[in-house]
Amino acid sequence: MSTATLPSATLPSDALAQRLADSGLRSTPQREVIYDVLLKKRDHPTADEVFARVKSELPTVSLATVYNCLETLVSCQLVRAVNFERGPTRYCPNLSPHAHFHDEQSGQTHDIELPPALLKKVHAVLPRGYDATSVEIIFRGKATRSSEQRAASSQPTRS
Amino acid sequence: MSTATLPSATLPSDALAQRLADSGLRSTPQREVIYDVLLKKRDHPTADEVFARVKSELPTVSLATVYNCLETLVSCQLVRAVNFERGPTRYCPNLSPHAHFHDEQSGQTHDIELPPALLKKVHAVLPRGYDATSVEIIFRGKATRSSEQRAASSQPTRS
DNA sequence: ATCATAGTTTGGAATGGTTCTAAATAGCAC
DNA sequence: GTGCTATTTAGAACCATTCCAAACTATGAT
Repeated sequence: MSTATLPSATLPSDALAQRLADSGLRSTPQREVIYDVLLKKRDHPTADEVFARVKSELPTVSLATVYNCLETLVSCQLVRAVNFERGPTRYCPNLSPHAHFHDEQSGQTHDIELPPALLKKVHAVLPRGYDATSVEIIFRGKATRSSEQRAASSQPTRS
Repeated sequence: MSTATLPSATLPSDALAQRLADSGLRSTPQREVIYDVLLKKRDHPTADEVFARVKSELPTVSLATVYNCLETLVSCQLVRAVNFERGPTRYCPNLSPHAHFHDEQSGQTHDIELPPALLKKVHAVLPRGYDATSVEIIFRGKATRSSEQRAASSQPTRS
């Protein structure tokens, strides 16, 4: 029903409901809110951070549910899980091929767009016999101008 | 002193003693055995696996020591720590720039040599303001011919 | 050699992120 | 509505890792 056959991949909730349905899963308030939270602030939050953000909307949500839902979203291909070193897993709703830059000063994570051509070259280093389904590229270092400054251009002193 | 000014970077124990000394650290039996264990079987073992291998030589070693020593080796730049997803950290004495291929069938990890030219291209995707000190490239997929077959039929493991 | 001192190792306790479990709840098909 | 299955929940369990305080070891000064 509703928007019918439109390829409405841009409407968060619909996209979610769609993808869930495709996997034979239900759309639930928890899943929707968690996905919205990821879309709203794309700062690669941890499960704990998502938990905190979701609680204001869904006060009785449990941490287990947050883990469950995030895992569900990952398995539906709506969200990517990223791991840095030993730190907690972070979640990111950016689906286009991208690398991650981990700023060691601020702890922040930035998406770095990856041109298809480069991706292809990267894959090309694999010898025969290696069949990769995915690549993860993680930079570590410092961002001399953080993405906030970049975006807002007038940030007061970072802690 | 002793072997004097020879750049004997190829002799495991000496290289170790040297690097440790450079950092003002002592060469200990535990550190030597642990480093040897990493050099002997380059299958990216976890701390637990290293622990098991070291025990046969140094039966009273403790797991904490294994963690300590591995961390020491990493900080001396003799060993690289690699993380896959949420799994335990794995250790690798291959210092040349390389990516990792994580075989999801066997759970094995293979080193993939990275040509400097590619590395440069990868770094080049970083916008101004991003200053990376390291890149980690991790492939995931299946290796149709395992590294054993590969190694048995060609290259010995040592660089 | 002897002692002091700093570097190391050790076992066990503690931590932190994540997963598991069993029971409660909610949504859909009939 | 009734029954069935998916989902959520709270809390326990888990596992890799780190922390801690005590025992040990090497080295340098005497």
